[in-house]
Amino acid sequence: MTVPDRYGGRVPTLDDVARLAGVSKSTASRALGRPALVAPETAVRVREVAERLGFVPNRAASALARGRTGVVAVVVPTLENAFFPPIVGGAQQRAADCGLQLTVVVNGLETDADVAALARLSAQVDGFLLTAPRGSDAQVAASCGYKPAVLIDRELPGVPSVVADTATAFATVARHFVERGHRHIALVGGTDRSWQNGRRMAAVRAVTEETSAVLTAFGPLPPTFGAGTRIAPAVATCGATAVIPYATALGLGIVFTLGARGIRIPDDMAVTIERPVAEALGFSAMPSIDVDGAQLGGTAMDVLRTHMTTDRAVPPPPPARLRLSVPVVLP
Amino acid sequence: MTVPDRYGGRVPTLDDVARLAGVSKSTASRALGRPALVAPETAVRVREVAERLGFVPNRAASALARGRTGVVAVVVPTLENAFFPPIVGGAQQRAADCGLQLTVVVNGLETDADVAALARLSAQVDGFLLTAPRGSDAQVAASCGYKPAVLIDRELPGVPSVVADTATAFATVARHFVERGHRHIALVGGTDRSWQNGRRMAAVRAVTEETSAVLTAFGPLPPTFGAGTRIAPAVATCGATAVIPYATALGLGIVFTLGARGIRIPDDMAVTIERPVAEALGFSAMPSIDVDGAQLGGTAMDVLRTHMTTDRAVPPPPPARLRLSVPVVLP
DNA sequence: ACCGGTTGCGCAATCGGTTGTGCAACCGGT
DNA sequence: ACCGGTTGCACAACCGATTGCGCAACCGGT
Repeated sequence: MTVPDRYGGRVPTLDDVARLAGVSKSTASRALGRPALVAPETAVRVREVAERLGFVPNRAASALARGRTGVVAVVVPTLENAFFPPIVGGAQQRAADCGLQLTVVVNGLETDADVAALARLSAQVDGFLLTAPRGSDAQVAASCGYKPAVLIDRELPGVPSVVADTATAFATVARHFVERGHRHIALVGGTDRSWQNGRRMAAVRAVTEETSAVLTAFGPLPPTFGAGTRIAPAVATCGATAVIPYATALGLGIVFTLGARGIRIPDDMAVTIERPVAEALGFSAMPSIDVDGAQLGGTAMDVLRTHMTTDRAVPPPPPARLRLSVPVVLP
Repeated sequence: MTVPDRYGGRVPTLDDVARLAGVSKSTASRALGRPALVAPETAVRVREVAERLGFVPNRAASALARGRTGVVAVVVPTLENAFFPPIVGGAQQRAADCGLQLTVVVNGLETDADVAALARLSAQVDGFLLTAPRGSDAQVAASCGYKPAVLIDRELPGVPSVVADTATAFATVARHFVERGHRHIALVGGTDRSWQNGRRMAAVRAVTEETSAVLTAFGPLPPTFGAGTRIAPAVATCGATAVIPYATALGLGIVFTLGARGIRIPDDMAVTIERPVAEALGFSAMPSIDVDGAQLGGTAMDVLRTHMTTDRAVPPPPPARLRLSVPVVLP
């Protein structure tokens, strides 16, 4: 627990560092921030003093002077859905590595109040990570206008985005089911205000239509165990022999309830579920998918940084539209 | 999408507000921050102008001038455990209501590097919410020394804290099991670096000793479904007729695996689990507990605010030690 | 009309870094 | 020895909001 030396009991400022190093404040600032602008030996001297004093630049002062806050906001529609926390974690990790602070905002961008809240926030941050915003295109676009923004799990023309390609993964699973002889597939979806939900639906539908299989869609349902237990009877009796649930807890509820009703998995009903759970269940014959939320958040943060740091002299880079492939494990 | 008027294309500053309201900058500042200090009609005039311009005070400038950042950090050991995200959500909610920004930091305060990282951060925030820190008392105490801090799910002399009283809830469940005739109880615990884990263990042990029942403790285990499936066989064969798992996903893994082995719940093995899941499972004969993470986070934020706002002239209030009771539903 | 006390407001300093501008020293080449 | 060009650094002006201090106007009471 080595508390760094304190200079006069106060927390040391750049002035203190400069005085002890025998240089001016401006030189000290450059030595720490842009060492190329000072003599090498001056740089090391200043840095040594700063280190010894335990100098930490005051973020507020720095933000005021440079016009940048060093804070980025990650906006999630909710934290109750287990899908989002890993995204926050991944973003936080990467932000910390870059010396950025991350502020978490729970906001679905659905109401005008939501949009207004984000507008107010925009003056206080350098950029946004908008995770699965649920509002209209116009609402989302408006929120991307103030500061650099990267969409996660949603795409919009002209806005950089990073999405987990669960649609393709779902399609792969659906195709696998069809190839194994399943002629009727059930898809259990979430809120239709989710862009990904529609995409996944369309991807699976494309497969079933192409193969003349039957698709029964359930939803919208919350991503909970309870929702799974409630929808399971309908899934069991709809005639489908394979089911694709959109969320892990939901799938678990379905699996559990089907099992309790004596429906054997995967013999009577094939199911797909998140990889770690599939392994734990011991259903080796189960296709599983593996979304890496932390990677999603981290990658989005990377993209945001390139958009934050490009100076406005050069034309901005074309907005990146990344689609992270989602591994599918087929038995 | 009403983007507020912009004054000269720039984002409006207090100067702009003051000029348009026909007052000085200082009066404008007071009108917005401490209306009691100006004439009532001046206050409304300034506020109207500010509203019309869409003025949002620059946080960095404000922070620099007042020496407070308006940012509080909520520190969690991980976001992978579903227990923590609701705490963050609850804290964020309350923080937003108070005009505070919340920054999320993933840090278990276990290593000296962890402690150092928090020390560096301490200059940039007004306070800390330390959630279930896993380090030693000394490490945690050190981290509470810089800025007002509130512990969540951990207690330490002299430091305010808010804990969910799961220990008592667990004891109540254990007592219920004993009263129902169970003479051998299994407790499945998590990491022993968790203060709560030890408390729960002790509480349950007190009940079994008092009633001369047998207690078998398993762990430490991660709070995952997979861990539940792995430990379930051992639980089934240890002789216990009732099991208390410390985490929802873990309990679900146990329940699932026991069921798959033909062990009837709760006839062959009684289990307790989080309320919503118990309901979904339809096990009405199952005792269930109900931890409200959002309330935990919100309450901690309230406590932190009282410690942040008390001026240092008066002696600080004795540190609050709140224990939020955890509802137990017995069949 | 005078006076102590209150009220409302403006002036200017301040918080702690950042950065444009300009000065001085020093370089090698003639 | 002189000179254009570089290099290294200091000075001081910011960024935008907060706040101590002081001035002026105005109050009712004598």
